[in-house]
Amino acid sequence: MASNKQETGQTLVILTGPTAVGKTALSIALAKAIGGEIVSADSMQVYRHMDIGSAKITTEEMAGVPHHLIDVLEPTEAFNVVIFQKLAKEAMAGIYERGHIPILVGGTGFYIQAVLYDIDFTENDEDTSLRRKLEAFAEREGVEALYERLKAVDPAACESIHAHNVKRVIRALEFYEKTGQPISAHNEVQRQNVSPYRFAYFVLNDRREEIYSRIELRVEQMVAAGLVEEVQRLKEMGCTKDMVSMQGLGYKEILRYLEGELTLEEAIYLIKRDTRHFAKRQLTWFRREKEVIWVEKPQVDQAGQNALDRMQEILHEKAIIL
RNA sequence: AGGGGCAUAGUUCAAAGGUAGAACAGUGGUCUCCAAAACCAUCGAUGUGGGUUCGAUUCCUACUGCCCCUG
Repeated sequence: MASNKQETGQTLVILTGPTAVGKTALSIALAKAIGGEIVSADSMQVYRHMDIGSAKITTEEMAGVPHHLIDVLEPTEAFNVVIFQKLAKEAMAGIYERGHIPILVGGTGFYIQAVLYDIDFTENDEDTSLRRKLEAFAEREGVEALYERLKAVDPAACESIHAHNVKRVIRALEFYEKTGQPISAHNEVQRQNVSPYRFAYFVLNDRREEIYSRIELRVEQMVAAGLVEEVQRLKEMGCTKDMVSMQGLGYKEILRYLEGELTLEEAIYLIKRDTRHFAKRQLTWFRREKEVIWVEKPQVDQAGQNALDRMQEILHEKAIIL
């Protein structure tokens, strides 16, 4: 709470919330109201040629508001938090130079956290060969054996990582091998980070059933708008299921449909289901974030005050806008 | 209308004369380089009324509902 009031630091506005809650529309209104530029915090909208499935904002919808980190990578390229953090910081530097306020808009809480608290990822290089080796080990010897290795070097990490969560066990092991330090100690330090920004972290929310029905509707609309054709084109471009871009909701399922593994009906069911699960996980993440300001759509409507007014009031209080 | 069948969790299915399992959904959670990913936990059911029995959700029976066949 205290860090919210700090007078130093650059300004940063964050607008997030579960998928399909209506972030995009609100972000444009907010940007116009406060003279902001939008930095997308979305792991799929960075990719070119992935418009329908990622619910990417169109040029018309942008209504002249500058957007960053949209359409900057090819679907064949990898993307992750570290790249995101780097690109976001670069984009923000430019926005400050122009005297504008950056508005981080998107649903990937982890990415937002990386920028907001300036998490340190620098200990690692780009070399993933060790990860490959550990994956092979897990394949060969089993996940329990892999977990035993972590127990030996970083028992503290084992307390928070379940043995079945192979990805994270591997990452912890990789961190230890590369730095000689347990990742649990590193994370403990990073957790203490105070944000260098003077910020407001808005989470737009709605009634759960409302979010879910909007998700179902949106999936139907995506299919009607040509999602299958979009994925078909990506497939022809050489995209395969192991690529980061093809792990996106809507993409992995339609890819399976095109491979003949699923009927279209099954694929659509899975997209809806997995998107609901995703929205739920997003909400769990935001609940855990400490300095979040919830903007509840039903409450805002009841009070007869729209979300935009409420947000601007708070931005004044925090001296982010004058 | 007559004949037959089925009624078990939100859904699809198990099981059993001694108090019901699973998958999926739902809900809660973890997360500091694959995060639209990966992982963990958890709520929840024998249609209604009689009868047989020490004991029924299981057997018998009536009702109700659904399905199939005949007309």
